[in-house]
Amino acid sequence: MVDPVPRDMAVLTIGIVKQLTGFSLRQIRYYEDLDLIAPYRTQGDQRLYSINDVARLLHIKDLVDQEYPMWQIKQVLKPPSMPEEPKIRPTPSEQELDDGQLLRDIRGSLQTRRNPTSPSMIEGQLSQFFRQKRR
DNA sequence: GTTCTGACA
DNA sequence: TGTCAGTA
Repeated sequence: MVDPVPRDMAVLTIGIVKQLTGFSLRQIRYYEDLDLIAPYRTQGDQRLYSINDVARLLHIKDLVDQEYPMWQIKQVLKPPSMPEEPKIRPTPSEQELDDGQLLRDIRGSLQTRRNPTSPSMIEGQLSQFFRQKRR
């Protein structure tokens, strides 16, 4: 990391996040209810997610895919942003991700999932996002 | 067209 | 969790 990349800058709509994570809109909102994520809200009450949120969702995705019960997932990703030391460690990847890993993670989830929509579109947006941040 | 909330199955 | 409704 060269400069302080504002990965916490909310710029992604729920639609993008949906494609990025593979979660349904229903699930994304549900996890918000569980306080697993706290997207920014625009005047029109529209949710805007940050790269951090996506990383968080991706983390949840891992756990969900591994069929971890919600109560356990909630314990791992308790507060929307405070990295509190979890009592249990379901996955070995609880540490923070650097930009490189994050991007790989996101791309990986896209390639693995093969979204019927257009992954290239999202990747383009992501690339652009990171490009702007680094400049 | 996209997203939001609430609600029902 | 999916989906439908009525909005913004």
